[in-house]
Amino acid sequence: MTHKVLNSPTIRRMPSYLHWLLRMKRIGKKYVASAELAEYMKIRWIVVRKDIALTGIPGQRRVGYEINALIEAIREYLGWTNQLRATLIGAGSLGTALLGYEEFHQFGLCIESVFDSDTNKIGKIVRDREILDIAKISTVLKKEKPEIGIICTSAATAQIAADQLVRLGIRYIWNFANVTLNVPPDVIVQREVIAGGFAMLAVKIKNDKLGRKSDELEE
Amino acid sequence: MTHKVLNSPTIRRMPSYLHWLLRMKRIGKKYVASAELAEYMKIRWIVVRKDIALTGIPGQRRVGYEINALIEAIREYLGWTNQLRATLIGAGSLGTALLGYEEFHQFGLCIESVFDSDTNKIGKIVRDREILDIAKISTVLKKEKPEIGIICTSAATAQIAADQLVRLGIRYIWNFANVTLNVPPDVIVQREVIAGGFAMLAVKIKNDKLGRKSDELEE
DNA sequence: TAGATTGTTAATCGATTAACAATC
DNA sequence: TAGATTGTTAATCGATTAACAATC
Repeated sequence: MTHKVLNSPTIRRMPSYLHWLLRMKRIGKKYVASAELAEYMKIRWIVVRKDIALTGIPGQRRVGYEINALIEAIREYLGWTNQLRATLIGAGSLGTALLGYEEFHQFGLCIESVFDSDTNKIGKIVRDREILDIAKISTVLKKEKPEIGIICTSAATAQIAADQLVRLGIRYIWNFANVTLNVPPDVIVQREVIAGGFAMLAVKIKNDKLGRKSDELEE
Repeated sequence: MTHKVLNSPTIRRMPSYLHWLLRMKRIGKKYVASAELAEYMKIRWIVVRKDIALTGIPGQRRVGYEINALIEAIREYLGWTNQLRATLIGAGSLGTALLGYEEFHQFGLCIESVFDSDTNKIGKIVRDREILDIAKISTVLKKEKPEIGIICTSAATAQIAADQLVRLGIRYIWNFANVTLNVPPDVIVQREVIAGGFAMLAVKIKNDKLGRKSDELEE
């Protein structure tokens, strides 16, 4: 057990850089300076430069980094050069939100199919995709098995969904359900914990309030 | 600019510990060992112990940690002892998903009101709450101003929403929109970047594929 | 007692920050 | 040239890991 937890902040920042770069490319810009990315991200420019250095592409002194080259380098770094195909389990509000996330397409993620167990939902269309019956998942996906399974079910049914995905031979799971999944050791799970973000905010708030209190004392 | 980015993994793990502890408490358990939490979280037990040590509560050798005490200590650590009141801007699928997140209540987050600008949505009920007209936000919130504003609008309108919140005097923002918000320096923003999680997964996949390739070579 | 579990201290690792060099 | 920007190296900081002590 006890997987090594890789939590590199650099990796998490990359999509935000990419977002800005794609925007700049769209308006016809050719070069970007690290200070500009830093300003956008509200982080120090040295952080940006260190991150970019990891992608291996050089900049031009006094000019900055070539946007096209940087976009490609980041895509390479993240393994986003080839399209990654995914299936979504759970067409609730969170699943629907993910389907509507347009940038995924540019990021190399293609959500090809959507499954749910709710008979009220099966057959309906969300974001231009028909919700399919989870009971039929193995027949539907047999021909063209996606690499990634995205779990947006309730916590109660997430493990069942994971078992189904694993049985189909899907080895990469992006888990938004609020549970730790039990999977074979060769299956890779990326878990999103929404409450983790709230914990971060709460601690910032706590520190802010303490800081203000001590400010008052100093006055 | 250039806020110090606090990204303590410990803070992000705390809600997951809490989740397990609350579950154990519900089934009547009194003590928990660090190895048990580690097993649940799929991390090393030493990490759990170090995290718990930060909360300041001692365990009992050979027994573990008292669940009630640990729950309180974690709540204290995260500043979740008092209820934090919030308003939600944007009743799309992501906003709806957040409203349905039941654990928030236990975590001290109370989403009191929901606003949207879409006339098709205003007046409708989502998750037992009426969607209010964003144009009326200042009158509605005047009496009882929440501390936190949660932004779940499109990227295009998130800045407008943030400006409105700031004008109302709300200084803590939880931003799910895919933009960097410009706010006065005394306003604290916690931004969630969904694509960041996908970047993590993609890098894990990339490494996994490389590893398998090298396995093949070794054979 | 032996074994299970927490507690403590030191070592390691990785990310951030600082300082200064290089050069277009 | 002077200034803007990247490049490089070292220092610092914080999180993880390891090793062993303490004790119920």
